[in-house]
Amino acid sequence: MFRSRVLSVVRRIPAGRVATYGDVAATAGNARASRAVGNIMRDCRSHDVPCHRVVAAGGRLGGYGGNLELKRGLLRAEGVVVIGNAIRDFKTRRWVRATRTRHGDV
DNA sequence: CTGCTGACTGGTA
DNA sequence: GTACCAGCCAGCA
Repeated sequence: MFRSRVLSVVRRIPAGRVATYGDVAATAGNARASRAVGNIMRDCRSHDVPCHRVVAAGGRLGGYGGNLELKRGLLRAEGVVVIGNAIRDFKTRRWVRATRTRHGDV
């Protein structure tokens, strides 16, 4: 199920790092399912999945069920510099699947 | 099966 | 920079 796969991907996002819905969708199997991913995230209230580490493209926070400030706080707490509704150095903060990166992703 | 929804994305104005 | 539009996808009624 796409949903389970998405949750797995999000779960693999290391703290202090963020991934876009598109990246998650791509890792899940469909790079175009970014929208569906967001839809799934909406239903993901489990703390097993750091949905707050999932952001929109361009480094924008995206949304968080209305508690966007909470998402911002969590990200900042993990070391992510958030400015307004965007992430500072997003390109360097962006996490991309570490399926085969046993070198340690920076 | 058809239609609607939405934490998306990229493009255009 | 912001605002609007069209495309694309999974989930649900």
